[in-house]
Amino acid sequence: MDDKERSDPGTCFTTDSSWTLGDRDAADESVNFLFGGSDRESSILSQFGWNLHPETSSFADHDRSDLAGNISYGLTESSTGALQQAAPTTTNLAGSADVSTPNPSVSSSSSEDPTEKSTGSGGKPPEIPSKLVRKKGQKRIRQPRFAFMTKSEVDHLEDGYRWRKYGQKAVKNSPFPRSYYRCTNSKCTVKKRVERSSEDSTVVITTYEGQHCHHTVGFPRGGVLNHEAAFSGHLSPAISPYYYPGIHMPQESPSPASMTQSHHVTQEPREPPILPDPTPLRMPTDDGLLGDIVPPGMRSR
DNA sequence: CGTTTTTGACCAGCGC
DNA sequence: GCGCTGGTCAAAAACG
Repeated sequence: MDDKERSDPGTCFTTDSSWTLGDRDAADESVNFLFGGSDRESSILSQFGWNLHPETSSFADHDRSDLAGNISYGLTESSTGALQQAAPTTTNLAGSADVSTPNPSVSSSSSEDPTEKSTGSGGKPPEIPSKLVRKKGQKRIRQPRFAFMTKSEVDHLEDGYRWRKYGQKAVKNSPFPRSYYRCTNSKCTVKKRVERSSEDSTVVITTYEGQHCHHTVGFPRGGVLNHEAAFSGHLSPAISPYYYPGIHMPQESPSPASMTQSHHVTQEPREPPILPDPTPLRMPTDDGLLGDIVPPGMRSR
């Protein structure tokens, strides 16, 4: 539908040690690929709020010269459905415009387009159905997207935000359906899609679109987390309360035990999110780095 | 009873 | 123009 995303993340697949991107015309509208794996790229991802564990993440050193667009791919490994997110950083992509939203979505205020969000408005405006609004006239404008792949047995990875599922669709060339989620915050227009890789069913592809305009809400359904406090305390506000050493600690290889201890998302935090410096990865501080890979549209102005 | 999920229908964009 | 596909809506069901 819309802008025909040939950039569908589902076309990205992986093998044990390498990633290959499917035929993808990244030149179109807003799809970019950002490979992780190298310190440099990990840093980039970190700026998006995600940690990339160097040992559990594998990326092809694919033709990076082709990188362009708005989707970045990362691979993390999680058996519990919790996403590893980097600590909030004042140098996140959103910069001053997004000081309060260290979030998994692309922190891009430049391409943030409130007007587009007629569809995304969580509370459906009774008078004018959003889809009718965009029906004729303007083309739907896609917000920058950030996708990554996670080895996980659960589809919907916990990321600290609350999501409401609003659709599910079978996708072509994939035995797995794609689920569509919207941030439950009525003012937040962030959406995300979750699907399993058709190539590797253990890999969950999560695509975020948009930018949160709020802090994390803690953990849904009984979850705690005074994220404000956590945030101010420089704990990862959007990180799962579960800490996965195998994922988070570069010096520690993911033990089979740690990778299989849990196969479902438990909403109840069992222990306080005592996190080490959630940014074991070097945090980039220069715009030059971003400017190198991340297009201006993905960054704050 | 409020919130979330499910699911069929609808719509838009694209290729042929 | 038609069919295909992806994305969204919205009513009903399920859940807590």
